[in-house]
Amino acid sequence: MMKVMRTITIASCLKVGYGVGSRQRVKLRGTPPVPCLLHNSTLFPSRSRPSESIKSKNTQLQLLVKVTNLEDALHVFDEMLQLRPLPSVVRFTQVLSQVAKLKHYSTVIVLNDRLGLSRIGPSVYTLNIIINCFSHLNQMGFGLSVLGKFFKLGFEPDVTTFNTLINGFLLQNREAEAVGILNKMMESGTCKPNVVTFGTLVKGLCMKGNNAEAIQLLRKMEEGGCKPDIVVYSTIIDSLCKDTTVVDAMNLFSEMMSKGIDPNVITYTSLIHGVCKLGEWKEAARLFNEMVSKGIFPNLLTFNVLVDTLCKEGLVGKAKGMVKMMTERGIEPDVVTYSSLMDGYCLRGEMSEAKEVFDLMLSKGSIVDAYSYSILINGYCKHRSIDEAMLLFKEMSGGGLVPDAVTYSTLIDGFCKQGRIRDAQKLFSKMQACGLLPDVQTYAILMDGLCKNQQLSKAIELFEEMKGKKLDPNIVVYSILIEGLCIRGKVECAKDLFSGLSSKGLQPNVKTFTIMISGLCNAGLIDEAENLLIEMKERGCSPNGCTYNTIIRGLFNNNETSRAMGLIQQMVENGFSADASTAELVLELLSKDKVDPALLPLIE
DNA sequence: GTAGGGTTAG
Repeated sequence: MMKVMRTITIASCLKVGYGVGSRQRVKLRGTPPVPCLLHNSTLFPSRSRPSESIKSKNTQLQLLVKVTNLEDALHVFDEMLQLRPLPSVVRFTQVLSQVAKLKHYSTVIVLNDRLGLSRIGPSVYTLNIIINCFSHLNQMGFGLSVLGKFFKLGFEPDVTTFNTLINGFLLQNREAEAVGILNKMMESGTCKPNVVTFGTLVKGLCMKGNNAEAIQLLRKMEEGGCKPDIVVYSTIIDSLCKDTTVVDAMNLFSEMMSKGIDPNVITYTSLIHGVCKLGEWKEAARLFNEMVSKGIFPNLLTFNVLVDTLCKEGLVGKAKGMVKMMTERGIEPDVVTYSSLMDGYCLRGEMSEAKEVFDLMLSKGSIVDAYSYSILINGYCKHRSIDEAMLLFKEMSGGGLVPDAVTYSTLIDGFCKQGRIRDAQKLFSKMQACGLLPDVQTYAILMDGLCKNQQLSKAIELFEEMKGKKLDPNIVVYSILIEGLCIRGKVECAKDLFSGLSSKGLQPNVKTFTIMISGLCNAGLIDEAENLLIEMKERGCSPNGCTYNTIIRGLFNNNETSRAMGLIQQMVENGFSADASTAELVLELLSKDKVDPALLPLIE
């Protein structure tokens, strides 16, 4: 029923293919009940306030201060509802907007229902905000039903209404419906798409990794007479940077400036992030200086990018220096800054330092969130303190923070790596009992644990289960299965799965190739392993240190000493070196006079 | 007073 209603509603809103009479066909739906996440006492205050206080508040409300937290917003809302005469819908909409900006979407819906009870009629602005909230709550059906209210009140949905709906569909991966609205807008004479409409669609394409299509849309809007702005350009520049095609991003950046569009702090932050990820620190510094020389000053997010990249490079000391610098410039580190720092320590295994940062966050007030807990939990999992991690997990749940699929996946991986498969499986069930859907990565983690703990058949069961749930197994999942098959000695099955990858639209990556090469070596299929090494290069996938070490050990283990020595040479030429286990093997063979001592300098 | 762009975890 929704589908029929949707078609009629959007088309009729835009006066495409339907006459005015079609309005009568729109069925009205009430706003659905939304679970109230708040204490009733906050929403429905029982205490009455003295009129003097109300008067003073009324003066304050004329200037409506920007609320920065939910509690303040609700308080202001309650005060407003008690005023006589009631403030205008504009004032209430301001509060709804601020609550929406704090991402408390279901609260906005609840507050809007209360407005309805207070006989304050919504405006187009209010209704647009409500559609936006339903979009973010994954409730597009209800979002569309708001269109019915427009008709009932005699309002016309405007370009913002449609842009909001387009954004909602894109957020739910319903690209076709988003494009459908765009097409209807283009056909209509009443509500033409604007730069925001295109900007929204560009973002949708970028989110899907379709940078080429995003650029095509950029060109189309130019042709169609809608000038792209800084947001459209920055969206694509950022997406290119994330795709590590920073050169393309820089070209677009130049193009944008040549068209007279000035970059801002967001554009520069994306570019700096892009070059930092490639380890191009000099270029990052150049961009940083360039922006400052243009009078564009780095903000919290710019610094967070720098702090995070330094941490990921293992340079926590430098990251701390950066935090000092930002503080001196009057920019207070936030939960993201500290979380990055904490992760930096975790990556180095410096868990007590990580915990110190965590405690510092706690001491600064309530800025610890589920994300920061997950980072610390991951640190403990990776450093063999799964029990410590579980304590934190219980602590966060007890503190009202909701673990998500990432938190669960982290812990499941922690248990798997300890060989505690039963505990991992229990968590896998528990997360589903809590209403969380395991994603592709959760499945991959548990499948990997099962494969490495002699439970290949259970891993295959999970593989089937995820396909049944319409989760598309990615290359990581296939690599895990291929490895699992190899571990079980089923190298022929592994080969079949490997060769069938491209028909599934998947490209093996360096890990997949290395796994397959390892499997072939262990099965004594040395020629095939060497051929695969050649093939991967031909297919544009460069072997890394792990690939070389794997095949070299395989060759030695199959008594192909001279071929192994040749590959050691090649590995070193390519800038990689023997790892501990290869070196150990070479030394062992050396002691048995099975290899040439001339190899020694190469394995050091 | 409403819609599109940049930061942290598996």
